Amino acid sequence: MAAGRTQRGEQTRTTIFRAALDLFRERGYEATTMRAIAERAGVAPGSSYHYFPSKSHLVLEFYRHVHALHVATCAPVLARERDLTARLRGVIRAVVMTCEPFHDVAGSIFSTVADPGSALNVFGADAKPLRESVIALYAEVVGGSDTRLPSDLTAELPRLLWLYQMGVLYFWMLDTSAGRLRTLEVVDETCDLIVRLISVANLPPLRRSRRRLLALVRSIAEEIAAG
Amino acid sequence: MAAGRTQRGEQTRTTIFRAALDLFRERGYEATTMRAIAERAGVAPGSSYHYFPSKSHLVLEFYRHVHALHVATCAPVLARERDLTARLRGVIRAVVMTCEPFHDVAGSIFSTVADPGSALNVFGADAKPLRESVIALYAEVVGGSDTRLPSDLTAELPRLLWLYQMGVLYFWMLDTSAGRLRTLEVVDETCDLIVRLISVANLPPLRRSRRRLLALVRSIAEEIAAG
DNA sequence: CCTTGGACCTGAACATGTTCAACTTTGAAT
DNA sequence: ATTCAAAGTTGAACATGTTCAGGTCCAAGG
Repeated sequence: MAAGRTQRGEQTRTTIFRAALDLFRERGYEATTMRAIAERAGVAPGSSYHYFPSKSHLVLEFYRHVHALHVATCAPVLARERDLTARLRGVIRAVVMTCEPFHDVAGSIFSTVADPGSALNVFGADAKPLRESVIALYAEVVGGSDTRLPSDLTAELPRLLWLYQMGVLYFWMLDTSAGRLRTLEVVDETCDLIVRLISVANLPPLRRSRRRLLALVRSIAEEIAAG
Repeated sequence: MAAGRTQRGEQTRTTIFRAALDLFRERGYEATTMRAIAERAGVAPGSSYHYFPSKSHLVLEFYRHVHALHVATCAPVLARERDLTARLRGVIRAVVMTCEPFHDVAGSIFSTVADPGSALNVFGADAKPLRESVIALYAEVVGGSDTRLPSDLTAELPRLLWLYQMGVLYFWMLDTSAGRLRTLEVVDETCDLIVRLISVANLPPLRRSRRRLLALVRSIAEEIAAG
């Protein structure tokens, strides 16, 4: 799918991606034309397509880039904290901070990634490696905490937290408050609520519901993985 | 924004919209070109733009159309049922049923409506009348039930259920299971869970969290309404 | 009947994402 | 050194959403 088997090719690929990254940041996604990317990279307009199937695939690369930053940012928190709320809050805050420089571009990126018709849909095949990687991060959040969880939660919670992260990022994208304080407020409030819900979900009035819901989540996840 | 001040203009507007509706249904959104719409409507390619600012604004009209169908479909259920779970499930099932004929188109529509950069974003100004209308439907779901709710829930629950509807529709859109059974399964499970959560949220371990969360939801909603 | 102003309509032109047939470069096998 | 196939590169061409300067239609006022 992606070329770049020669050193020269790899070089060109990188050059094109960096040009795209710069321009996305300078002007936003829509305002960046493929011709402009090509020009800045010093190649012909058609060259991008040898390395990236479409303009939006450049976005996937961008997302990979951001995810790597996110993982790096999380490391200290995950090494230090054992409390589940603190770990979760740390990781979610980190993703918001990491994305902050790209706030203006984020809209276009999200719309590409949310579009069910797009090849890059978050639930789709192209995004799978990255998705698994993010879910693994949340497995680490859960696994490294001192909270003991029932096995069905251990299995499915990371996936649900990944979903939660998507929700937070969507809110953050639309957030126009000064210093994006609204988002931080929402993060603090919801992280707390989630952990509280996890405990309550073990009590009689909810335990049955929890089991049923997680079984459903599991079977859906398996279906996606299979198809 | 929308012309159509003459009878003749109104006629043309309708013709164009119906042509678009047909073509969207036949070929999907992306595959429908503005030229094809114009051709089927028997007008020039530029004519659409006299009535609809863009191709995606045709989608807003489409969404209005679907919402009207949805409201009509809900009426019997809301007249009959008093149980909150039954009312909620009825309305959510209705929206899924109403949208079913447009399943193939739904993806493009959703991506337009979810795009924060789009003028048509669900949280944005252009979509406000429709949004309020949907929220009002959920106020009816809650208000007409025999369940007594704390005042903060009465105020904010409709908005949250609107959000829930969006989530269900997103799932439905990606659902490729036979007869869309997966979606119905998810709907039944989550409607039940929501109502259960509402009761549990009144008990000591969660009451405080509920109040804080709803206060946050409220202040955010006010901010959106103001800006 | 003529004039006038605004709504309505047209279709050529533009910008942009994408394709592709043809061309060049590269590096290893002969 | 020569060959050759694969990788890399090019830029003209295409389809499509959108714009806009110019034209047509029609009802009301003179």
